[in-house]
Amino acid sequence: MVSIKDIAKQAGVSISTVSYALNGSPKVTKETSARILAIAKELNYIPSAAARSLKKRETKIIGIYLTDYSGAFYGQLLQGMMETLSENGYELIVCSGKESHRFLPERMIDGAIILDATYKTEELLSHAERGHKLVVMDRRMDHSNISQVLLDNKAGATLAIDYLAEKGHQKIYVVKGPDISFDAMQRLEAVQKAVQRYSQIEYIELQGDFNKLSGEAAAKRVHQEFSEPVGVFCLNDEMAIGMYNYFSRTNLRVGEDVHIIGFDNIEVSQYVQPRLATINYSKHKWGALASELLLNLIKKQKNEHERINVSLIEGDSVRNR
Amino acid sequence: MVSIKDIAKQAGVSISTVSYALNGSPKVTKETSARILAIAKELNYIPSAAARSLKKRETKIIGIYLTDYSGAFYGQLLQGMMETLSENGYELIVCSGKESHRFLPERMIDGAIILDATYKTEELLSHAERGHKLVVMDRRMDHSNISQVLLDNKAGATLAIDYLAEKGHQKIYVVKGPDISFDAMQRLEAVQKAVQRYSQIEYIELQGDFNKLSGEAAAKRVHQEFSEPVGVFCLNDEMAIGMYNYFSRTNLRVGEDVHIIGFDNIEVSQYVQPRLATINYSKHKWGALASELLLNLIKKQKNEHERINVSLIEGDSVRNR
DNA sequence: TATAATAAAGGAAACGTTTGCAACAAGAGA
DNA sequence: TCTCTTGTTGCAAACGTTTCCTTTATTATA
Repeated sequence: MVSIKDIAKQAGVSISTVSYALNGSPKVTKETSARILAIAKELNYIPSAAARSLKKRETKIIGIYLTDYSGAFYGQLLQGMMETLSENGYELIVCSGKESHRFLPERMIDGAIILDATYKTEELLSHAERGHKLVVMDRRMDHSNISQVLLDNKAGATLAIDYLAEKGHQKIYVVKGPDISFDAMQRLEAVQKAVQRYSQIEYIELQGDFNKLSGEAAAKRVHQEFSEPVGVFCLNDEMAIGMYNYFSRTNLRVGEDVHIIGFDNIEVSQYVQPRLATINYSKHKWGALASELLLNLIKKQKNEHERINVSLIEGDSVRNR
Repeated sequence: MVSIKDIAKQAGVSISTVSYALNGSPKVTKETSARILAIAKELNYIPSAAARSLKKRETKIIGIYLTDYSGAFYGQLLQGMMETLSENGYELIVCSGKESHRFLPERMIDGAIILDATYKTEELLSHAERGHKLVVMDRRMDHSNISQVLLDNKAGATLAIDYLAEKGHQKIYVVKGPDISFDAMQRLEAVQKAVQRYSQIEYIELQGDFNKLSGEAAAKRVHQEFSEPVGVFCLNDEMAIGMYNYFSRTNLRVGEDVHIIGFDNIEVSQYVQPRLATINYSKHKWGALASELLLNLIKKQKNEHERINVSLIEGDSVRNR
């Protein structure tokens, strides 16, 4: 492997001069610099990232921690992150695998964005304590080395309940998410508050884990207890789609017997029949903002707390009772 | 930052002994080793990935190059890769950003899986020439440092045309993919061969780039030229969904006037109405196999060529003429 | 002309590991 | 008692950079 040492020898200069030249430092004259660069190109020189990051203590890479890749959901999110980071000379890597939590402490990445409920909060805190920079998207944390950008789950959940109520639904099921999920808990809390405002509403909670299968299971419960048209708020679209799957095999019709609204507005939601009513927000913006905050944290040592707005998307999955 | 040097000082041994102990070498006695490990833990020692990889010339990380993250498509693929790699002590990172192509030459990753048509073949070849290990999923390459695992596009495209023909369609549109895509070209080639077997078939090619919008554009063409029921083979599902979007705004009905079959069996395809007929294959297996071949390449220096089987999924988007 | 200031280049340490080799002690065999 | 193993530990070089500090050469100033 050709190193700056080889270039130095070839050019008849010292390795420090080569290093300066390669980094475009004004300390070395135009001519020497040009000569060195030419030789570097000729020798097919490729810098060693390991050596550089060992010395400079930075990698210009930031990591995003996700629970799972699935769902078209993440595509836009990552796209948003990438753009912001790329513009600032950073690369984005998606961290997966059971050992990837070591990326941050072992300094393979300069910072991390967390969207992975399984990552322990204490562990994140200890990273921050050690001086690492983080942005959390899936929990609330207050630390000078941590910024956060969260969805406005409360507003979203309230919109959903209001929508069902407005359409005249008085019996409302809520399919919950996993306890470990901050978003799920926030949404649930808001739901509980919202239904209290409607004295006539009968409100029932059903188990759920944000996956399709649990949506199907919840649908089964609803089916068994069915006597009159009901409203259902699935705390995410994934489970709502699971419900569609179930009801397509029964005599109950979505939008007639069972009125469903979801949360997230994932891609499939606009293609199912009838179109799923849901709560929307810009995944792209969410990702971009998270990256921006991380860069601010790294460059300006400034931590911030931001919120992503949500809005209601109407759909024929919820009609008047 | 605490290094093995600090541990050595604290333990009163040399740094080499610490290194051996940390790596579980049998060269150091159980007692010394235990003492060293205890001190390491106490000092909160964290190894430096940069230093290690500088010395060992390996990172235990492999990279996957994707064109874009979008599409639930990639979720399963990555899942398959992760599992195989994780089991073997490797981490997977998804390489994105305009500078990520440097990951391989600068030795940030030990090998790469390529599924990115924009990556130049010559560049890949030069990597291989330098001794880097690759697996390509999106082109054909023959080199001792490159393995390949491709979809059986020919079989898939043939199945699709046969299906349309079998259902009695005599006028068949094919919505092409981008020229840069190996899969698109292989599928198209197979289509051209397949239609020759049916003398009565009138066959028309339409432009496409694998994205929804181009599917919509193609649908518009079909609409304008419409006089009798036609068959359409979209070279991927994404474009087929684009066609659905377009036709939902017209008086033409999918599965009645326009009979569509796609390729890939992405998630939405099973939710659109009517269900999209398509060509299926296991994304999980594709990813897992690619990883396996890469590991073989790294460990046993053995390059292989594999193929992923495809199958037809029937759907009401194609009915008898 | 002597001196100071400026510009260009080189020397060498440091970043944190790994690893071949040398050193040393202790016990075994002769 | 002497040499030979065997087992345990230490020394030091190397991996490829960056960067602080000198040294040397050049030009400007008094």
